[in-house]
Amino acid sequence: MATGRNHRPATRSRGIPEATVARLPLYLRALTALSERSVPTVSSEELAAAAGVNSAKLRKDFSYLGSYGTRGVGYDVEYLVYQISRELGLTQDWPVVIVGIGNLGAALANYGGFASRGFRVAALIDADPSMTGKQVAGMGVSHVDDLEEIIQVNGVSIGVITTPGGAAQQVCDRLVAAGVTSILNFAPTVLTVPEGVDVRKVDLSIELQILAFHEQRKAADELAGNGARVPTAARRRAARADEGPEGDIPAVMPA
Amino acid sequence: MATGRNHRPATRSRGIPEATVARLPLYLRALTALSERSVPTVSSEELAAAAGVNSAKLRKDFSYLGSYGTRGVGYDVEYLVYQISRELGLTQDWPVVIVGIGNLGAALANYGGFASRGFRVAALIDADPSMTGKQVAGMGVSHVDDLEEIIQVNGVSIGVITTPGGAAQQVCDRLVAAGVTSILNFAPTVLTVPEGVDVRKVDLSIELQILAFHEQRKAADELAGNGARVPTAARRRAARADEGPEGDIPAVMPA
DNA sequence: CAATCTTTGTGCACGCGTTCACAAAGGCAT
DNA sequence: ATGCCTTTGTGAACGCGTGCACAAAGATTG
Ligand SMILES: NC(=O)c1ccc[n+]([C@@H]2O[C@H](COP(=O)([O-])OP(=O)(O)OC[C@H]3O[C@@H](n4cnc5c(N)ncnc54)[C@H](O)[C@@H]3O)[C@@H](O)[C@H]2O)c1
Ligand SMILES: NC(=O)c1ccc[n+]([C@@H]2O[C@H](COP(=O)([O-])OP(=O)(O)OC[C@H]3O[C@@H](n4cnc5c(N)ncnc54)[C@H](O)[C@@H]3O)[C@@H](O)[C@H]2O)c1
Repeated sequence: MATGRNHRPATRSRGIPEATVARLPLYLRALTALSERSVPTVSSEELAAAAGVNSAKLRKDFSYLGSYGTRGVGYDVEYLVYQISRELGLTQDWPVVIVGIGNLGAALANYGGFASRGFRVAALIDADPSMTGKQVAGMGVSHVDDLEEIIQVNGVSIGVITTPGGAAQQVCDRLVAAGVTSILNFAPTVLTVPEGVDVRKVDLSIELQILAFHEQRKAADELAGNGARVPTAARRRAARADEGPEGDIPAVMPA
Repeated sequence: MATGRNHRPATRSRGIPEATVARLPLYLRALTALSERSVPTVSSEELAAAAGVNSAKLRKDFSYLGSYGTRGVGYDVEYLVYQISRELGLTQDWPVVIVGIGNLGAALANYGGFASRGFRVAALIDADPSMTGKQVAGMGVSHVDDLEEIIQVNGVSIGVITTPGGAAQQVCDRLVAAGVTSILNFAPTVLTVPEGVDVRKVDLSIELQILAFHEQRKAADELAGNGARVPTAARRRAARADEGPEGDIPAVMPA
């Protein structure tokens, strides 16, 4: 997903399917909420509803971790929180660095959701000399010249890239050379990394374009006569479009 | 996706597989770069490399759009840019609203990548009265009381939610009631929406947890004796962990 | 015009992920 | 202790997505 799905060639890691791994954080979030309300046990049906998934899927997912449920009762919330946390590696502390402290990088630095799951921002790094030493989210910004040393000293294995697209590959190379083996990339760039390094990408622009595709299809459906299922603010916009995007004949031919 | 994948029950929209739709923006980005360099044609092999995918996959993806290539030559870049843009609905203008102008919402408002693909920020909306009227990214912040009117007047069909998790469902409900039919959700909340409304989610925390899982697995592999494939800054951290996470016997039993 | 070379478009097989449906397991009431 | 009721854990079937491999198509060269 972001989704980002472009990494390891689906090597089942210790038998846990990639799709399951991607859902574990979802379950963990729902379970944490239950735990805070002191709910002792939960059935697969309830938990699945809270996480927004099918209950059979949830049970199968948990079956990869082992048999942690009790038939007729459900799952012990606290125990499951612990098991999933352990499986995801959240029982240990993960120092991360953020490279590129602009709009997005600063927002991420201010984000509380980091620390709440064992991710600690070890450093904020930027190439702009005028940024060096500035305080962002209560932390001084380091210069990119010190990148390697910061990685080494803090034992950082996860890097977040929020530089402009043009600098992303270069920053990525330096991170990897310094020892980072997992990268979360927000820049609109396809990163090339050596084997053994994981990259996940988050691309807002892609998400919007996917939404636009479905939006257009819905608008076309409405025009085609299928009654609207939902009141739509954009209906007038769709009606205004004279040439539907459903045209069978391309409007332009290749040069 | 961020790969959010939790929406429509895989209803093939006009015969184009969901996985293909998710890749079209990737191709479009690569093609746009080629177009700016005035490259006239490109082979599936070259384009696939630029987009970071398998060339057979790319050709199959394009085959869903029609036969736009020329055997022995490749694809006409300009023509393909147009066809994919049309398919994704980017030939029209999509007004969007951002609700929740905090750290992240402000960063998104400042993001140039919006406008470059036909997405226009129609309004910034926040519940905090002290935000109302303030300038963010050269645009005045509107109060959430005016949400419905803004949606109606601008014909907005896409909404971006960057409020705290607790407010997300409520904001979502108002957006949908006002006519929004596509939502991009950054809050760590499972949104419930009526049929016909698309939701995609971007969750930084989930992405990091997935990376942590693989990171832990890599560390465990190294300890198990498989020689390190990549120099790793976190190696000393892994070595420091006395009790490996590979333990067969759970350390804690349910209460 | 014919031979050759390049590259597309796709048939096919395989594997992963999802979902149904149900037997087995365990709690609980009587 | 026995029977009932709830819920798990999983076998099996199915559908989607991926990638190989190749025939067909068209450009290009002589
Ligand atoms: N702002 C958003 O909402 C948003 C959304 C999605 C994606 N993105 C992407 O995220 C990235 C950052 O966006 P932004 O709006 O924060 O941009 P920005 O220009 O505000 O910030 C970029 C920062 O990176 C720093 N930088 C540049 N080159 C560097 C290098 N080689 N090493 C270290 N730091 C370097 C710059 O000094 C700057 O501070 C861009 O690639 C953008 O496309 C942004
Ligand atoms: N900051 C990040 O980098 C980041 C990363 C990932 C996810 N998130 C998520 O994005 C959301 C926003 O994060 P943030 O750091 O920008 O938080 P923030 O507190 O800085 O901003 C939230 C904004 O939403 C506004 N708001 C609250 N209730 C509202 C309502 N009912 N209607 C309209 N506006 C309302 C607040 O006034 C505030 O301005 C959170 O859910 C967070 O978990 C943030």
